[in-house]
Amino acid sequence: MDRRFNINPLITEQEENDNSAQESGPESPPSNDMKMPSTSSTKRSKKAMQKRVVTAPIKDLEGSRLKGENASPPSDSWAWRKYGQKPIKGSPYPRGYYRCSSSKGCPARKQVERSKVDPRMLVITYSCEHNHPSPPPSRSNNHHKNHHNSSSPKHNTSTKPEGSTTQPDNTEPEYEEKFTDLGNDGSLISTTSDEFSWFGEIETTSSTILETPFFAEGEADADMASMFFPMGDEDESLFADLGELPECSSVFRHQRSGVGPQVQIC
DNA sequence: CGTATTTGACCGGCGC
DNA sequence: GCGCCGGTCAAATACG
Repeated sequence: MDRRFNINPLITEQEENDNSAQESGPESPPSNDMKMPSTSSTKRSKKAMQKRVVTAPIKDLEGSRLKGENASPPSDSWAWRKYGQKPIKGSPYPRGYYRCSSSKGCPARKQVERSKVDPRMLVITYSCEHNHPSPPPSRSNNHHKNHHNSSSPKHNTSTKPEGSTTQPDNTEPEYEEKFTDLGNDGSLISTTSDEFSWFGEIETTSSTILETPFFAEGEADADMASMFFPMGDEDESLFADLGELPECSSVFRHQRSGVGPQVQIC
């Protein structure tokens, strides 16, 4: 059960390299540790920070801890620890702040919030890159996760890597491989891949997927596109921010229509 | 017992 | 200069 790249297929991955030029991606992390907060954190967060926005269809996995407003982000290969949650002005849903717990000094962070356009959609914003190459099975995360895997109700809520590899942020060959595979088969839905294993969970938990054309069978590509790229106010803003998504943007598309899952990673 | 999650408070940046 | 908003930390609580 490794969850490799858990980015949902229908994900809209975008990279926001605001000032990527100034800092070298992974170096931007200030991460002195995690103390000295506002000072460095705020600065970098607003200024130089590269972000990747990913939208994933999810339903609030009614984890035990979830209060109903919390949406459980699709687990990626990394271990994330929630360190905060805040209601966002334009959104009826709160935004969760996660920090990579796979590695001690990993500056990687991600924000998870529900799309106001589509409450079933989760908008995940990745910031910073991981310091470590791959999610090490160390740290407490794995410790816990390994045991329960997807059995733990409470932990399901958070993104846990059950021993996986691949980082959502980074360019891992595996991504391509995986997606490519899916594309070849054309059975994105049947994805037996680990990275999509969470789909099954969702399916079992909710019918979100079924509702999505994407999972339905992939007949309405255009439709799907609309769903995945609704371009709602929020999305628009997001994209607007991104401006003209450079080449760094990754977009997943349905392959049935011939487009095939496209993953562009920088 | 240890670790993760939750919630409130604090800090800094930005806009008006 | 003031107010608002977003982001992060820290303490407390819950769960495994």
